Amino acid sequence: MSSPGESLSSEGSSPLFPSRLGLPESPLGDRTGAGAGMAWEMEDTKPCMEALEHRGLPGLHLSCFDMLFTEDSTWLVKVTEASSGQACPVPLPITRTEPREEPEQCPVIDSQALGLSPGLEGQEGQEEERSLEQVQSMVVGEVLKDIETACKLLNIIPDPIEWSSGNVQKWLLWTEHLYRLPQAGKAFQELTGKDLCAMSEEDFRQRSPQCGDTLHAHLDIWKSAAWMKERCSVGDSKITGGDELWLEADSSCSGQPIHLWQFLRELLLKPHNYGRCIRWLNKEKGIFKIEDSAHVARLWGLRKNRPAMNYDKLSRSIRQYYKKGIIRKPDVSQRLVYQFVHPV
DNA sequence: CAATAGGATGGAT
DNA sequence: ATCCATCCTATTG
Repeated sequence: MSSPGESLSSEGSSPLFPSRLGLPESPLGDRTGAGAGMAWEMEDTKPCMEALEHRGLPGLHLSCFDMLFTEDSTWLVKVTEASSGQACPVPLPITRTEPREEPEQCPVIDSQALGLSPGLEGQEGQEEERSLEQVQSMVVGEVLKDIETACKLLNIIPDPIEWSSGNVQKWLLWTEHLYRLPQAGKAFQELTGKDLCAMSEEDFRQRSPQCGDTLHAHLDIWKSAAWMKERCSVGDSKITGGDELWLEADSSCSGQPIHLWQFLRELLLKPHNYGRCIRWLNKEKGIFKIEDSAHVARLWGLRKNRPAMNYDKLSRSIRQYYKKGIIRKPDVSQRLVYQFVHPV
């Protein structure tokens, strides 16, 4: 009942996402610098890494740091080819983008990593070829998986060409947020996905000299993924590796606004992507811990288009679940630890 | 100081 | 009416 001008501070001023989305809360240093303390998110990638090392791929080097330190997005794997000119025949429009200032901050799929259905030229059956394929499909799988994750989070569809201008903005904010790019959303206002897809790298750079090339490269990845998806579904129904993930990817388009508890479940289902900020302590009992409250709140804000979201507000919403019997505090109450009343 | 608990209010659906 | 988002006060470790 008090005055309507209560909260000039937090919201009233910014109609769109404010310019502080990926800013101060989580210091970049703790991610780029520290080489330890990534225990749980290793789970998914570790086997792959081991496999690679066992085979001792001569020409391929997978930079696991690029993979593991990119926060929510583990899909930006840098694959460098050091060996002979045995280029693999991949017709993808993936462009190479050199990281400018912070090599480890700007992970991009480098080289022909996204190749699917390699020509298999020469049935040499070389071990090397085989490993190359494995790596490629692994990378493709990661890319698809994480695009799917982003789509669910942002509630957009994977194919950029179908995006509305609102979708484009979401994608831009998301990408900027993930890679700590300078804000460039304004430069692409009113553009639809179709417009965006029609733009050259040069066009991108013109609109955003700072990060246009990076954004263009990322869009290329999305375009390629959509192209692959279509190609796979149109052609024979051969399903490989990561493609299965696409087939079950359409569950999010149900229209109903997502509930907070559902959202938390989604994050918990993807420890590979979000294990750093939220994880199970006891999956059977539904006990989970929010490891990075600010980060989880930011993700929730992204999902709901509430740029001013923070943990204070998010936790208030969680507390509303106490009465409803959806979430509660575990028997031994711990900081940032909650429990689903009805574990799956 | 950050987390926790819960009341009040207003907005969206 | 439900589900938050926001704001706030008080308490706690």
